[in-house]
Amino acid sequence: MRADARRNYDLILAAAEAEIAKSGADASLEKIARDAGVGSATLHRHFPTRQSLLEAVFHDRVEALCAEARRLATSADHGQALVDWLCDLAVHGATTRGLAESLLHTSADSSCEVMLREAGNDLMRLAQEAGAVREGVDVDDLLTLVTAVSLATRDAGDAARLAALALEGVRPR
Amino acid sequence: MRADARRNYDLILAAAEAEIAKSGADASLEKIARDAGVGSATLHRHFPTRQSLLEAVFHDRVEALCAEARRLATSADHGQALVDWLCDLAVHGATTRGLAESLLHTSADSSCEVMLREAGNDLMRLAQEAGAVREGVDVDDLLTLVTAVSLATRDAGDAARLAALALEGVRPR
DNA sequence: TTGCCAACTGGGGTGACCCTCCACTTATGC
DNA sequence: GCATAAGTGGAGGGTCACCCCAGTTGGCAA
Repeated sequence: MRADARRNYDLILAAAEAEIAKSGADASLEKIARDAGVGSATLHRHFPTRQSLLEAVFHDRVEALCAEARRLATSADHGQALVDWLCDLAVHGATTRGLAESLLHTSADSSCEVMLREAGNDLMRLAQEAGAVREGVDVDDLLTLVTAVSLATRDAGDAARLAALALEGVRPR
Repeated sequence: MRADARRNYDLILAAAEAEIAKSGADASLEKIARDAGVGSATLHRHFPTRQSLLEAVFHDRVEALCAEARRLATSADHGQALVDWLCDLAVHGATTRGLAESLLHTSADSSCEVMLREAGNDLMRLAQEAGAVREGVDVDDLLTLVTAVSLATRDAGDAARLAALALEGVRPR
């Protein structure tokens, strides 16, 4: 990648971060390009789809969430770790504008999706081995549920409360 | 209302129903006007906001859901009635394109929102009297949760399964 | 039946958006 | 330095929501 291309890529990403934080996942791509000081064609070459831009913007945050999952995996109560991580995910999704929408409209080959599913899977396996998860519940169900809660709330407190309520059914009777 | 205005109103509503069923809540208002055979200004006069058009389109369906709530209120197990109705709501929201989005972005004075909250409240009160609802759970939480599940699923089976899972926490320990 | 007028209409304008093409510029390897 | 491939952005086409306003028409009163 040429140095000027790299510079523009970074400028676009920074502008996108600011604009998406302000206006959410359907922020204007033209405004992002304008703020970055590049033409809209340049934005579209670096990020052919809106989704690809969203992925790039949220990549760091998703990585941090995965790191948190690895940290929680070392805790004693694996059932609690799974629920805690999912609640954390709900809160981040609700308060980080655009993140939840981005995760909802994601496709199976998206890197964010893959990273989160793997992190979730690891915690899930541990929790299942500890007998802390009901039969018939899989990790996709839980991620969908948590994404759903994120979508429907804007407030961290609401997200945490609703996620905890929704995840009550995870534990066996 | 003049006869021609009434006729146009009905034409727009019919076109909107078809188009929203095909393209969801963010269907093109211009296409709806075109299909209805009226100018876009006429559509905007009858329905000043997208939300007002969505409300009109989904009014009948919401009314049917409220009727279902009244029917369920006469059943023996009030706790089960509440959960059944909420699952039903989740399935309708997931399978009726645009309904869930419409309910999410609703304001407090929307007629659909008011109708559903009242219906939910009635079932909730009965369930609470029967001791079938955990402390600290209110009807808004449940409606938000169910709307969230609707948003995140497209398939009736998925919606029902996730709603049932999410509502597991409603019952007292 | 006729004529009036308020209610109603829709074409067209404005500004915003997404996305693509293509003539131009520039960084980089030789 | 220079050739050239990589990179650029302005302009333009198509779509959209929304609004203005000159023209039309339904319904009522005389």
